Amino acid sequence: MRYPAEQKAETHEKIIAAASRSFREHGSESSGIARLMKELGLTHGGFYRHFNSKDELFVEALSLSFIELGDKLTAAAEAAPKGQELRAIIERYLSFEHLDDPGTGCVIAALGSEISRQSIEVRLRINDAMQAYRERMLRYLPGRSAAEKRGQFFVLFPGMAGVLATARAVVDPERRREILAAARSFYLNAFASGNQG
Amino acid sequence: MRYPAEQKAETHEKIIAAASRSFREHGSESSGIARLMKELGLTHGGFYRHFNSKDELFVEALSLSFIELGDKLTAAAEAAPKGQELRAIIERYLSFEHLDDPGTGCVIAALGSEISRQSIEVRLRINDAMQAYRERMLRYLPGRSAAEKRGQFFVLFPGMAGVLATARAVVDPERRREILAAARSFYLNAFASGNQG
DNA sequence: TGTACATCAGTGAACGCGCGTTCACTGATGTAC
DNA sequence: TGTACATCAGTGAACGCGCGTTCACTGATGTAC
Repeated sequence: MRYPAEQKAETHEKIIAAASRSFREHGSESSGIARLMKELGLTHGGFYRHFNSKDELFVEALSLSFIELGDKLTAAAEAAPKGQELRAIIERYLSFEHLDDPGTGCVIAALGSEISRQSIEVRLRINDAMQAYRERMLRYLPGRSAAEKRGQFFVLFPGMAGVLATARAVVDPERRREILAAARSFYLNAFASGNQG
Repeated sequence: MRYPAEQKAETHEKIIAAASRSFREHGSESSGIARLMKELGLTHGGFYRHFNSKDELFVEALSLSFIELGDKLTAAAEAAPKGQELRAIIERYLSFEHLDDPGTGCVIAALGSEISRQSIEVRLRINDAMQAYRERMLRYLPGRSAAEKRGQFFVLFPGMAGVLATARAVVDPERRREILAAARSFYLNAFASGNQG
């Protein structure tokens, strides 16, 4: 049947949002199309009215994830006292909430190794989203030139992602805390030490 | 038929070695048992004479991977001039060879996010292998106490793994190089700066 | 030393399952007149 | 305003495929006598 005018766009966004969360939480290989559609009260057949393939959904879902993480970290930075922006970003990223909730957190921490196994076409599009995310973060990083700030980014953000991925692989809660605490203290000191209010 | 006496142990080790490489290169979900066995010239049915389940192979394969990485990094450290051990480890880890060959490299960089989605039982056993690997590396890390060295480990090694995973997600070769170079210079300076021969 | 038998690593067909994708169909709404 | 028709988001059965796992079978070697 024919559906109300704006419904298609809404469904499209809902699929992306559900996939964005599910891919990060369970991995893209464990997030089947039928399961995703069922979550939204739909059947799997309709999926292809919205996307040409699962790969396309993967790209769009990850792009959304990068935008949302950028939004969150930007919000944390803007809510911080002046000069404390990067400190706020690091504390937000290396928080227990982020550790315990991969579904709403950083894509690299949650899916880093899966991305590298995608086709070049898929990776190129994800690289665009990564780049946009990176450019939003650059203004909060120390450094005199854009290249210098980018160098800082390439240490801080992949580093924090690796910390989160490692801590999530660990079962013992005390060790998880130890890992997070060690990283928080190191990165704050290395990147935001001039700014301890 | 009955096979020569030591053959079973040999086959067992061959399966683990093939899985260890394939899991890191293609992910465990894309490394089917039939495919692994076929690589060794065997059929899939025999797999269960060696392992109770694919999970068990996963644990054994990752355990081997950690041992082999520990061997490599230890070898690099021991081949370095005195006082340059950690520098050699960092340079070996953040090398282009490691970047371009996930199949023989670090498990966390190649499978980090997949580990966190395993059952607690599987993760506990992998945690043992991670711990053994960590303990081998501790002696090369700065710090006055074991706890301090562990803190250093939890920054340096997950950090380098995140760098590798990120660089592998990137297509543009120049950007990949830039990421690796930024990380190499940072980590050498932060962890091995007292030791520049 | 020779013979009968047990062992068991490896074979290959079969199982049920979930996957991504296709496709003929439905039917309420939008559009044309 | 009323009627006839086109549209197309969503349905649900079906496709071929690879997955992990099971199991009856094979047959050269090891073991017992």
